[in-house]
Order: sequence, then structure tokens, then C-alpha cells
Amino acid sequence: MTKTARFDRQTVVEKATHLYWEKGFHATSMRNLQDVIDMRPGSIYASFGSKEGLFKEALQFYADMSLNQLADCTAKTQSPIRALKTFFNSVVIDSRRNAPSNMCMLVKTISELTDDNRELLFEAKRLLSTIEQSLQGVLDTAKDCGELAEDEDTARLARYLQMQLMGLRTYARTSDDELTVSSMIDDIFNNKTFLLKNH
Amino acid sequence: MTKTARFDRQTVVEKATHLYWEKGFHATSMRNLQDVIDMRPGSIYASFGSKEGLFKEALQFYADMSLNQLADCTAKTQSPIRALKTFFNSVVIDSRRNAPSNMCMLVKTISELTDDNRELLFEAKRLLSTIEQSLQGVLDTAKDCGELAEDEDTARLARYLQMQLMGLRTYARTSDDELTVSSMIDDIFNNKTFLLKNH
DNA sequence: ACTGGATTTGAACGATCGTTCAAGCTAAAA
DNA sequence: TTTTAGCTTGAACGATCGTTCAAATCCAGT
Repeated sequence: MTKTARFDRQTVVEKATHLYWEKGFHATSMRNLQDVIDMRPGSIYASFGSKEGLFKEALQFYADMSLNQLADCTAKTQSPIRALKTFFNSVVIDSRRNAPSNMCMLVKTISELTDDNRELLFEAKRLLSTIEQSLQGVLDTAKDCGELAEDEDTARLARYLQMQLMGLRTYARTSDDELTVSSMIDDIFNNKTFLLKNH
Repeated sequence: MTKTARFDRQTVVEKATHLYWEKGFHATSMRNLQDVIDMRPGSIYASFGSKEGLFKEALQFYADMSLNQLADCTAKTQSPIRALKTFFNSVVIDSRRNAPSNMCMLVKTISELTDDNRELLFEAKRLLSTIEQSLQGVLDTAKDCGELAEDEDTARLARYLQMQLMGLRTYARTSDDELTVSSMIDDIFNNKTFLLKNH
């Protein structure tokens, strides 16, 4: 009776994510996408509705990837704080070699889009906040382990980590020097970055 | 003999910057620009060469604005460090009300563009590095004033400030809460942000 | 007033944009 | 084997893209 789609949705979304991530929303044309995901317009529109619809799924896919990446880091060590630092390194340094762009796709999106694409902009913001919540989750377990003082405000620290990660990835795009960026991560986690008193 | 252009170049570049800054390079069409700067295609192409040529001048104009803003901050106080903090506040907080976008136009550009627009990408990176150098200049005078220890590495601190500024402006775009962002600036300049030892 | 060289105008170009849809095709049900 | 539901195809749509250029316009110098 029912005839199921011939393409593998997961694979298609993955390829679309790769292209959108590299070129951004506006610079990616539907014809670019047709080539990369090997589907014809009719199928794409039947499955995803529009260029925006496919982009929305790509955002979700990207965010899931990032959350999994963080989960992998926490799974591989007993120390939540070390896991966070590993996460920073893998996202900022490693992604320079494999990823379509050194930028975070969600940051790229909120940077590029305006109210002309309200829904996508909102979706990217929403996903960024779920990531921030995950960071806070890791900080909470750090508190439980005694790696963080009881009176630390993990929401505030998570916010700060998120901001630094945004800055780092962007800065990494301006500098070819990997050691510099790497030492900046060390500085963040050692807190020996800016010592000003009484100003 | 020589007939000079009828339009005021400075005003035109200013208006073009405003539009490019708001919408980004790809989402801004030449027809959008024609309306905003009130010039016809022929004049625009005679004066600026191409969409890229005009964008390049817009980048330069934006960077000059930013450098002037920093210079204003240092001129209004004796304390270089306080000037830096004022600069951060004016760029991150105030710009939420007046500016076309809360994002830094140079960051928006390196975030959006790929090697398909090599020259513009390179120009944006170059201008960002001149801004970082200006930050370092302020830190150097802070050292002369005794506000910074003699052994501080101002290049490293400038790099760190630049990175934080990138992160802050991006983060500010995800959060409506002005007080939160404002307190993050306080935290940066008080260095009470992340106290981790031995991890 | 007239002239001449530079600027400005706006129609038009070919290319490409996101999207639609009738026709073709495929595989499960009968 | 035939039917049939629904996925896939690819030509085609109108709109808009960045850009060009011949013609109209402007104003300084005579």
C-alpha cells in the first residue's frame, strides 16, 4: 500500500548540513543542494517543504552532533572540568581540519540571518540555549564531584563558557596559528588571562 | 574641464555600510543598495567597480568608525583600562539600540564569506587585526601608567580582549537581557569569571 | 550661448534564484 | 500479471540577481 521514500533521510540531512554549514543559508542555492544530496527539486520540496525547511532540519542535526560531541567528552573522563576542556579543544582545534567551517553553524546562522528569516533565527537561538544548558549540566556534575565550589553559580559559568567558545571559534577563523588558539584555551581553564584590580 | 562627481562619496559609503552591516554581503542586493544610496547602476559601477568594491569600502569605513570609537573612549578618561571597559560597554550595550546589527560587521563578514570572496575575507581579517593592535596600544599605555604590571604580555592580553569582544557581541545577539551582558563585561574586567585550579 | 568631456541614467542582458507540477516510474497489493 | 498509490523526475515559471552600455544630462571653460 504505502510506498516509502527511496532516499535515506539521515544521510540527506547530513549532506545538506555539510553544505549549509560551509556556505551559509543565503550563499547556498537549491541547485547546489540538489547536486550534493542527489535529489531533484520535486523530491526535496515534497520531503522538506522549502529551502528554509531543510535548513531547519540541518540546524537540528548540527546541534545534535554538538551535544553528542560534548557527551562523548564527558563519557571519556571522570573529571567534568577536564571533559569541558577536551570539548573546547576538539571543537576549536580539531574542527579546523575536518569541518566545513571553523565557525559554529549556529553562530554563523544568528550572525547571518535577520528578521526576514525570523523562524530560522529563533530556532538557532533556541538550539544555542540548549547547548548552554548542557554546559551547565556538566558544571553541575563538576560541583557534585567537588571540582567546583558549592557556591559557584553554574548558570553564570555556563553562560561565560558559551560566550568564550563563541569568541574562540570566531577568533580561530582569523588566525592560522593553532598554538596561539590552543594556549588561549589553556588560559581560559587556568584563569590566568586578565588580572586587573580596582578599576 | 574636469567634471567632478555629483554625489558625496562619504555619505554614500556610510549608507552602504549601514545596509551591508544589517543584511550581510549576500543578502544585500545591488537593487537594495541603489534605493538606499540613491544612485543608478552605472554611477555605482563607475565609482566602485562592483558589489565587492563597494563592500570593501564599507568594511574600511566600519573599521575606521570602530577605531574612532576606541580613541574617543581613551580620550575621555585618564585610565586606559577604564577606557577599555567603556569601549566594551558602548560597543556591546549601546549598539543594541542604534546600530544596524548587534554583531560586529567584520565578524559578520568573516563568518559569512568563504574563499569564493577571498579578497573581502582577507580584508576583514586584516582590519580585525588592526583593531587588535589598537587594543594592544591602549594596554601599552596602561602599562606606562602603572595600571598593568611590567611583565604583562600586552599582545596576549589584546588577543584575549579581542576574543572576548567577539564572544560578547555574539552572545548579546542571543539574549535580550541587557543586565546579563552588562554583568559579563564587569566579570571580564574584574576577572572573577572562572576559578579552576589543578585540572 | 556654445562646446566638449565627464557623469548619470535606466533599459536591457544573460544567468541564476526558489519553486511548481504534469508526467513517468516503481514497488507493494490484488 | 495487473492495478494503483505515491515517490521521483526534470522542464519550466516568474522573479530577481550582478552587470553593461548607449543615450541623456550636466557644468566648467571658451
